[in-house]
Amino acid sequence: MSKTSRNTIARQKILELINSKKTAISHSSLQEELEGVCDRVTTYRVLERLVNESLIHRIVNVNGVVNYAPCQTCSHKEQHIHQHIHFSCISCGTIRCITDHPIAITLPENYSATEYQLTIAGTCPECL
Amino acid sequence: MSKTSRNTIARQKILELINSKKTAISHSSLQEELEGVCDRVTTYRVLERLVNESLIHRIVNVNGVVNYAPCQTCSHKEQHIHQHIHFSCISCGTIRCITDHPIAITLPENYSATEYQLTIAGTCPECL
DNA sequence: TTTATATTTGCAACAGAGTTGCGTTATGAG
DNA sequence: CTCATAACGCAACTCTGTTGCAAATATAAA
Repeated sequence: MSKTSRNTIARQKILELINSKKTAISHSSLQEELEGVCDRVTTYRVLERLVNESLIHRIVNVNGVVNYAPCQTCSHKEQHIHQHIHFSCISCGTIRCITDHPIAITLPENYSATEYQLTIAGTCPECL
Repeated sequence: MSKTSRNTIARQKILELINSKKTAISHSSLQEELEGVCDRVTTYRVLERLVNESLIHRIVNVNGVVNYAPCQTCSHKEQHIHQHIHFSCISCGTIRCITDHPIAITLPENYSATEYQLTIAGTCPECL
């Protein structure tokens, strides 16, 4: 039996903020926008919880910076594997999920995949 | 005109070490194996140089940790885009380039790609 | 509504990765 | 061999993320 997740103010605001964005957001940007709602450590812990509950997902950018985006297309019950592309614009800095585009990736024999990080950097349509 | 790159002892040893590995290696592991050859800052700077010269490439793991691997299949002259999968084994910790396997990724209209980070975590054949 | 308890929080301190400035060393072109 | 400058070592710093612990609080049960 897993422990119950409590609906605290910090949790509400953080989830609200992430869901209100069209693009992914980093911990530090999030912290700025929270403006004293909670400590930065709390933000880290809330983000961890939300990821575990499959309400948001982590995106590791090409430079290694972690960003967070809401889960839209994925089922929140089962495996929860994010097999879609993340596009990181080097001009405007935004990171966007490309969920409506097909990708075909197959691994060689006897490789078993549990997590995908498919990030592509370049220039987005707005900046081209 | 670009400035000339000098063939220093640190550079030699670092490139040698990376080329001798079948799997990617992190800065810290590299530093351990160098055993006093050079300062850790120098290692960072040499790695940056080698990446710019397209002799090695950076792999960002699913957890955000940066690793380095030799460039094999890519031409060292032109664009130097690494459009291949990196597999990170959650059991033995090794990171390997899957260069001999086809992948099909297309972006939507008006997206221009300059850098790929396609990392998949899971269990490798040796650990399965 | 009140109480009990386990979750969550804030704070302080820490750990690891990576960067910068600067004075010194040493590579390699002439 | 000489010399300009690339590369180095060291110290100090920034940024991201983590941990331990006591205090606060959300939620389920009384």
